[in-house]
Amino acid sequence: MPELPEVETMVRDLSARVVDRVIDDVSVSNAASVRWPTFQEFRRRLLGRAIVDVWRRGKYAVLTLDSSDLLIIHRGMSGSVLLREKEAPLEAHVRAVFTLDTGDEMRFNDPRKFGKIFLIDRRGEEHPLPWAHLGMEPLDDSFSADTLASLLAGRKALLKPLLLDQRLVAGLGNIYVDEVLHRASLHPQRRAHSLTVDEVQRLHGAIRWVLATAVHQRGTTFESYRDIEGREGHYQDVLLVFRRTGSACRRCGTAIVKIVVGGRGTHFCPTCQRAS
DNA sequence: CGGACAACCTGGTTGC
DNA sequence: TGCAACCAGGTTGTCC
Repeated sequence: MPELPEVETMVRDLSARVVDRVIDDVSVSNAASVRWPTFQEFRRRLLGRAIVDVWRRGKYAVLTLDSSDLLIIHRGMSGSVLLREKEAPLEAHVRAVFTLDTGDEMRFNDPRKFGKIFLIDRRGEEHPLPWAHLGMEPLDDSFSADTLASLLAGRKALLKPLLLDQRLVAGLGNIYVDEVLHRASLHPQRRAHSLTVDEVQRLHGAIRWVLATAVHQRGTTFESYRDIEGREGHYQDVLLVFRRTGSACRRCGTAIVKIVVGGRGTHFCPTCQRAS
């Protein structure tokens, strides 16, 4: 569920609510959600710590503490972070709870248990930081059409799986890759190295536009995604292809088609996005 | 390197 | 209605 826009929305919302708050208590009901360190150690190092910053790297949300530690959350496929009053009824799949000095609880709700939480010293000396192998931030100024071109150069892989590879560009997932490719009028199974200069430029522009717009719309909500206060995003209202199989392309009217590419459901317009 | 596929989990939807 | 099969916004590892 959570791709860059959903994580960015979460980070911005959390930032306004939890910075300067102190963690009074920690409980974990699914031990496997905490990947590092052991629960005892995890709890000990969190208790009494203040949150001084909240930021994002790729699809990881990071809470900087007033110790030397970072609390790092990856929501996996179905995870969300909710900020609720302690008294509010617990949601069905809460795997970890961080109680703050305001009486609010930061709840990690994760039905499929694909999410991961880490507590790692900020230099990554005891355990590698999970973004050690992540690629560029697509919304950073340093992500130019030229740098994208150099990432694609010589790569024989299919365009879509390559864009999903977090080692090249960090933050794109299945929804936004499909949306980006439609906006750029590129077929998901084009070979990355076959793109012309003009096509790379279009791809670059589409990545920036789609992600920035989706951030502005506070992400995409299907069944379960909610922000930290349980509200929906709005980008689902303007999707061009994702989960629109059989519906008319908003540009040319052709029925949107769904195929499997790299093991992922892939939606595209066979007229606007030609294979060759 | 690249691609197919399974695995990790649970819940909702689809189809018979 | 009941139930099995299939699908899902992610990541990682194996095998060829």
